[in-house]
Amino acid sequence: MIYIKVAGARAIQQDAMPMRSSDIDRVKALPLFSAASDATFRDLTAGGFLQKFPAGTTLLTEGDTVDFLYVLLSGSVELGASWNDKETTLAILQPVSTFILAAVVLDADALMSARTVERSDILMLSGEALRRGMREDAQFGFAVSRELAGCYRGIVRSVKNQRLRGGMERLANYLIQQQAHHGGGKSFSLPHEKRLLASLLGMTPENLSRAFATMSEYGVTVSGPLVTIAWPGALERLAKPDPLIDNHRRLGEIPSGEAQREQRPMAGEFHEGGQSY
Amino acid sequence: MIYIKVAGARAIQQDAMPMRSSDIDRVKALPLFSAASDATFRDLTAGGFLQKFPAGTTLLTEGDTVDFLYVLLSGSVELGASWNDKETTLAILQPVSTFILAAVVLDADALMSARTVERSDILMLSGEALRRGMREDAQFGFAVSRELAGCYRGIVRSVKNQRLRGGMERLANYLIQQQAHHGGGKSFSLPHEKRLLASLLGMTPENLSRAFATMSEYGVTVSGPLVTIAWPGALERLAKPDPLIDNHRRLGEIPSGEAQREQRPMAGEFHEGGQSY
DNA sequence: CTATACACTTGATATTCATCAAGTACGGGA
DNA sequence: TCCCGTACTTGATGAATATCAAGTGTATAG
Repeated sequence: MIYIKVAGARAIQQDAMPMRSSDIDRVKALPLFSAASDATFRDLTAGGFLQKFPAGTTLLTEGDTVDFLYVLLSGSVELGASWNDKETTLAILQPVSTFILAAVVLDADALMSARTVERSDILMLSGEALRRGMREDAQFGFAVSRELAGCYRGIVRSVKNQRLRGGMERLANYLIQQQAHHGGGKSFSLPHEKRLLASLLGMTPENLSRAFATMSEYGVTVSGPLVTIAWPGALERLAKPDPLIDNHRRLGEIPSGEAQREQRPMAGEFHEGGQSY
Repeated sequence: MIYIKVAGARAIQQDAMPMRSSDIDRVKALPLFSAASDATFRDLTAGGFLQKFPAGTTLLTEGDTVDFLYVLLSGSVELGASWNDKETTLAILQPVSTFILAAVVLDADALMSARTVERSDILMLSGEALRRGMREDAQFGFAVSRELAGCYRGIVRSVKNQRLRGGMERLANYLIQQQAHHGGGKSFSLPHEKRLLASLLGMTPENLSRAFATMSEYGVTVSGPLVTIAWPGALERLAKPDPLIDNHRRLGEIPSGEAQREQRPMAGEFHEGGQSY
């Protein structure tokens, strides 16, 4: 894995791509943007540009000032943090997701680092334009509030998961969530390398490995990235999933946008995508 | 300590007090409400009522549907969560703070329980009116977004504190934060009982007690609620405080509202209050 | 004043988790 | 094809934390 540090937004913009109309349509379809007026949306996308990044690119380091809202269109992005030579992963984003919205809204420094896990297409929208749009377009501002509220609730779930559960329980719930995410079948493939998963679950790679080994007592077998759950009941008794911590949604039921993932399901169509964790 | 479960909003409203004009002024002065138009603010406060609660009252249990935005005007409130017979404290609020804003914005169930720690005056504002105000008043909606962004960043700091630091380090940083909060002198008084503090710091009361005992090696002496820091340098070397985790502000520098606590200091006056943790 | 409740402390022990140190398996590049 | 880097595993050990079981002290109710 090669790690590339992006020097800054100026440097990025040099080889930025113009937004294709299909990309614009995907963004416009996001709950965050669908309520925006045409004028607001034009203003937002006018200063925006699309950029492709290879795997392992650091987009943003914690403490950096944030000038853009990022929208992940394809690939995946890790949000992490570090202190005193320790590191941890706070979230792994899947398309279509926005990130560092809170820092943009407050025009504040980033509290998390962002790094591509795979080759990714990322849309960058002017933070200044976003704040202007919020002040001028109440419908858009409302959508931003809902997105932020969804992000907040997502991380509250994460704190509860971390503080109330042990490592085995976190892994068990993660597996149940992934199983649902992949359609509910007995077998599925882990979406990330195990050391990244370990960091996301707040444990060391060694302990994740041992936890997987112990999982055989609950009917879980692992072969490379392939996980098979033979006795769902046993795993569920271990995991004790709780709708106030875990936000399970089956494939096809996964709306994009944090607000939509948090809100009670409504009538109307959903979009593909969804955030891991 | 006697625990009282409030049956529901209907029951509360029976012995609710009308809002005094001094209370209205305090609320209007909050960053969350100061940008609202007079019409929006009137609509918000029209359906609002003030209520006094004794210590130990459960205002809200996780999973409850949320009909009101709560504003703590005096006293203090614990936000907590539980799973599988374990409990943890996610925050302890001081006046003037709002809480469960995210659930209100999304019209979703509460993910946290709320309980008064001391006798508290709490203002309850209609969630429906709040959402209406956001959709109609872009300036107010912007203020809500900023408040939510501040809440989000606050809990991101909390996750980093929890996952990257050990118990001693968390306590050391808490003491440094409290010292700053109390004006920077050598001695100050802990604002909560130690078992509540332990829960906030994510440890058992026994381990907090031991951690305090070990702190004597770093020049910290504890006598009841009174803490004295003899060698600030030694404690600081242990704590390694980081502006990307800890949000220290001296007394008199503490603005109210999550957005203001997160944003870089601006020109202009601040208000009293502030949130623990 | 005494009794009781409860917060807090302290010690012994168990469990969980991290660290250090191998070793194995797999894949890309020469 | 072999080589080498890296992810992953497994074991041994140690540190951090939780649990259980006393104690002490203090404040309040009777």
